[in-house]
Amino acid sequence: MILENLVNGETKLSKSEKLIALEVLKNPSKVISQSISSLALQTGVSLPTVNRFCKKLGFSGYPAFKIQVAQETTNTNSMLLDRFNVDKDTPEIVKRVMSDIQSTVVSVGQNLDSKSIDTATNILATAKSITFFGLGGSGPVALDAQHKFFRFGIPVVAHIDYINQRMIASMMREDDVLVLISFTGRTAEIVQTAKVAKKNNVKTIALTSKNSPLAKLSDVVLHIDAPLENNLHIPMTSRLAHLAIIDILSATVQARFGSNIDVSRDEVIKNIEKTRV
Amino acid sequence: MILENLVNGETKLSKSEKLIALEVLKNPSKVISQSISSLALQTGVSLPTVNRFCKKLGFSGYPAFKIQVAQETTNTNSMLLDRFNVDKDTPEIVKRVMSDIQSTVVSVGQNLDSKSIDTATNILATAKSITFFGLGGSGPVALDAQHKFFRFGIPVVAHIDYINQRMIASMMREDDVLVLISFTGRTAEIVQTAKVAKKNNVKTIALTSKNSPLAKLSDVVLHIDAPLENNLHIPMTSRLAHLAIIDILSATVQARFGSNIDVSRDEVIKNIEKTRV
DNA sequence: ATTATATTGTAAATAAATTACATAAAATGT
DNA sequence: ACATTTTATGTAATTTATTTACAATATAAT
Repeated sequence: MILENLVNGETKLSKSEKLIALEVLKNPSKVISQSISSLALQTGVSLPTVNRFCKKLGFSGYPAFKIQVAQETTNTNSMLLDRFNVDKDTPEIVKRVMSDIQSTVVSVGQNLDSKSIDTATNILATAKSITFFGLGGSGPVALDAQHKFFRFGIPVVAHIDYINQRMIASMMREDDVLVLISFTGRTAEIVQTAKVAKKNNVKTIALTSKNSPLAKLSDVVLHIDAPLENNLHIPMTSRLAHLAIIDILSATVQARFGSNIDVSRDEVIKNIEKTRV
Repeated sequence: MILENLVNGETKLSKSEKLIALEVLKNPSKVISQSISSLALQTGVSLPTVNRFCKKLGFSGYPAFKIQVAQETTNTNSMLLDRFNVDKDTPEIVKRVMSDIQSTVVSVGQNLDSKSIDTATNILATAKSITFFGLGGSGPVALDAQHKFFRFGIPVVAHIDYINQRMIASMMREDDVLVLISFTGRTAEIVQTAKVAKKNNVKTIALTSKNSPLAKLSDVVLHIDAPLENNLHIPMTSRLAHLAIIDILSATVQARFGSNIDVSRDEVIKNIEKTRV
């Protein structure tokens, strides 16, 4: 199941190889009628890179890869087949946005470093308290995270205001965990806050871009770089990528805790249910 | 359905061509990994004969023929995702979450009613002011929406607090637009607020589930139902679906405005840039 | 800053597919 | 039955596609 593999990032791929994977997932039905040179051209990588990509995935070469894709692209099954196939009269813009979202999600799967996820999960699962910081567009992400981590029974807060963030950061201790969310990782305020946290030996996890000032200040960095550049609206899709990471983290933390949080989670759910019409 | 065609003899074939057809039907799965010369040799006919055979059947050449055979020769071992295999292993969880997110996004693309999107876009593009309401998990979604619609130069606010929501709703007028976000559409507070808005003839757009009380009270409903039931963590993915819709709406509204918002948008971006490290 | 390692690309070689042309076989008309 | 046309098939040349070998570049580690 090669397409599944590519979506989940089971095989570790290099930068250009990820571009190829993205292109293949975008329209597998097109790839199967394309020559290796045509695909290379369209992807913007060299011809042998595509060939190596195929071999890395365990095929004898490009034609064999194509055959496999063809077999998985049979009209019947395959939610993967027409992933961009929206309604016929749906405007182009909607399609384009959907396509951008799609490739963002795929690229998150491709680029996420499972070691970092593992480390982050450990830190979060053993935390006395968890705090999420985000400014501007990352504010909603922080709040979403708060909402998701609520059920674990650990004190969780999100702050989206700079002044509050600095105050809180200066009061945090070694067994507190701070998650900093910033796409660029270069917003002056959040970097400043990270420095304060570092001084207090607070464990910090950053959802930001690689090699940014914020990344360098943080204990664990969860970054999502590569093919986002292709997208028309980076700020939108980057937020989505961060949300996906939050989703993943909350799932891994839940797994680490085992089933014993289910009780408190159900408790929360019941409380919410009460206010239903 | 080329194999069927060959079995039924729909296309009239010459002697050597019948030999080829026989060979293909004998073991199609072998053919798909064979070169044209190899197949010719095995069949006992010349190479161009095979090529002509493919063209007669309506293909551009041998490779195209092979692809078609491959698609009809899908391995029976179906691509069922063992999503019920609850493993504590991190990569497994990541894969599962990615899968869920992926299918959510796909289902949004498939279920979105383009007419509703169109109506919603018109309403939003001609609004004097836009307000987003969301409670609980939908709060971050509302804030995200505020952030995205900010650039259009129209007054935009998000409220995630019930008291504020009711106050604001009671003060809104006919040319104001209210966007209500709630997955279930059954949260008592948001339904109550929708009633207040309706009394004031406020135009309302709902991001909620079909046929819910909230949906019935709203002018336009953008719903995302279908295959979410399969997901392990509905609340997570539903939020993502709503965010995707927000993304789409902001893109369609931008398109409606044309390029004239780019100025104010750039203004905003410049202001943000100032605070970079 | 330097070395080692990995990644990617350029160009040559190999393999595959197609086309052009020639020959042979069958079909049709005289 | 023979000549002629039509159709089918094969050989060889051409074109196209794929792979391999090697060099350059970029990345990471020391």
